[in-house]
Amino acid sequence: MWTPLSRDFYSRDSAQVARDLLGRILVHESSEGLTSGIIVEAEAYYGEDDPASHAYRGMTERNRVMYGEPGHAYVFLLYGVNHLLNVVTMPRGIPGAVLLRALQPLEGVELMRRRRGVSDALLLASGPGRLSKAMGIDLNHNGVDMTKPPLYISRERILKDFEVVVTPRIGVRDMRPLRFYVKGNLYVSRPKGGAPRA
DNA sequence: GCTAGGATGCTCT
DNA sequence: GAGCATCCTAGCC
Repeated sequence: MWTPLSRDFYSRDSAQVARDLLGRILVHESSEGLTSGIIVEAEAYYGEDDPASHAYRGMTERNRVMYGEPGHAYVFLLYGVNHLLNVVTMPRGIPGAVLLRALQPLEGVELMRRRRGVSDALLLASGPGRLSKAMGIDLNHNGVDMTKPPLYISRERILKDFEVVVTPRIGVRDMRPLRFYVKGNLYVSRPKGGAPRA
């Protein structure tokens, strides 16, 4: 059993939170069963000074949870196919979020395999869409409070003494170094020392 | 092993 | 009506 991170943790700069989430555990206690995984990759997003952010053009119906209480989940659909899971960051009222990009599966691995339809553990959650599907996250989770069960990130850090690699974010035309991942971890979503892509 | 391209639906212009 | 914070399959080395 893990202890959820408090709201204060999320009420900080996105890049700090993203880096600080590495090595902690994302937990989802669903009706189907419990799944969890170690966070090995995350990206930081900001607001109106960040062209890659959904909040770049101000508040809309879709992105309004980014302006709300930190520590809540921001889930949205990409390409009509994939759900992406973010955690809202920054002090309340200032838009910001951290996109969870990859997990190393920990508990409920069989349930993840069933939800994903693949058996290779390296492919279960190595990518934001895959992660959401393996964890059973969908649009119903948009706006839920992640400082308590059933969906939360642990205060405990399971990975210790790892190196953090910083790169530009993936799939966006913005070269700022806002992507963070665990060096050498096989479950990171892209090669250069990470998991296979397909 | 690798790469290219299609799927698919909602938001904002 | 375009453009995505992506994933998977087929087809080719």
